[in-house]
Amino acid sequence: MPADLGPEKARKPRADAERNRQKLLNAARAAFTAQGGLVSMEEVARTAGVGIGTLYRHFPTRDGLLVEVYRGEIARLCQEAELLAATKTPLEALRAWLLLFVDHLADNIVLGDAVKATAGESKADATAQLLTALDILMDNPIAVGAMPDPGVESLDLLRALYGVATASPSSNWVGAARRMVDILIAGMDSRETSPNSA
Amino acid sequence: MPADLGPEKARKPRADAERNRQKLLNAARAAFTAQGGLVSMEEVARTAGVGIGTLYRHFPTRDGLLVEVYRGEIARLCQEAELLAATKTPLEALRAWLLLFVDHLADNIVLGDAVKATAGESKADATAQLLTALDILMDNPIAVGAMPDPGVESLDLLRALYGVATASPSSNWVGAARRMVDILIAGMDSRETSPNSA
DNA sequence: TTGATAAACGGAGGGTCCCTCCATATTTAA
DNA sequence: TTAAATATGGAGGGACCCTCCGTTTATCAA
Repeated sequence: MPADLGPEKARKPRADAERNRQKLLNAARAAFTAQGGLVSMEEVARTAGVGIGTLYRHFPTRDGLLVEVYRGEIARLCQEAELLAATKTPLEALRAWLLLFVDHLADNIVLGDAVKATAGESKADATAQLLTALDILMDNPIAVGAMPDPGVESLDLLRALYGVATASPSSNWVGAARRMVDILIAGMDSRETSPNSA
Repeated sequence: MPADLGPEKARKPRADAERNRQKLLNAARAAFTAQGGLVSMEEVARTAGVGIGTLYRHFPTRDGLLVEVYRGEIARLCQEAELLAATKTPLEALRAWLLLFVDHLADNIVLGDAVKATAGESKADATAQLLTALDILMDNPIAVGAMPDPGVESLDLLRALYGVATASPSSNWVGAARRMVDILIAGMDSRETSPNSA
């Protein structure tokens, strides 16, 4: 009697279901990162090689599918944060990760745009995960005295970079975003008290 | 054959056409600022009290209408920039205008989101206008030596603020955006050379 | 191996929205 | 007042969203 919540006579989940779910996720990731929120569900289903009905059973809402793809990307970023926190000095880790975040945006602009338009709770979960990872990176330099408390929420740093990244895909925004990382770090590092923080 | 460009026998534009155009713009502004890009064209036409065909003659594409509303808002911001440049010291004018920009975002989040998803050339025009106004505000403090050249494009400042503003409508982002203005100003004001600007 | 049955599949179809087209109505100019 | 130019509005073709349900397939018990 292995389980207390025991689905006493639970069947094993069907293999084809899980297979199709993966095919759908892969097709969706490709489509969303390439075209953003514009892709039709029909096209995702066709690319995945399943019927539209199958798509909707696995992901009842369009946003659900979008967020699921998004969560995968976030998980990757969180792992990278842990790695950096373990291998670099606090301030360097923060800066390195912000630069990584810029690179990540470069691969996922349209996906991010599409996700931003959704309002699901799973999205909030994923974002919270990201925030937790970043908080560690920000708290460390403050704790060891490498940086004063800047008075902004950590997530706002990401939002600032996100804004730089998304506003104009045509120009060389990656360079601008990298310089912005340094401006932010320098601005946070500055000990001058500014009027708004009063 | 009097004129090459000559509208020798041009009729006076019809009064009802201009009237309907205004009604459409007003209805569109109200709808877009309230609901963003989700509004249906049918609803805009209905609110304006005209037929759907009339809407499409005046604004052949959905984006055209969106951008037209956007241009009105931009024009207002540009006027404010001129006023500030004329009445404040350079660095103060820059800071004050950035704070104004944050307020502007507070009133137009969804509109901005919708506009960002478009790619028209009129949108580029309007954005260029805004950029010109901001460039003056940024060049002034540099010219008088109140601030070193920060090495970022002026528009990137707006993008950074935009990112902070749009990412999470529920929390108190206005405060965060205002603090971000000071971080940016402090960061640009810092004379330390950072690795990425090399 | 072979049924029985729970679970998954796929696509037809109802509803909404986008935009075009053109017969009708209104405005301007003679 | 009348003719020509211009504007109006809504029916309708096409795309897409999502639901529903008859058919197919995988699992499990005998």
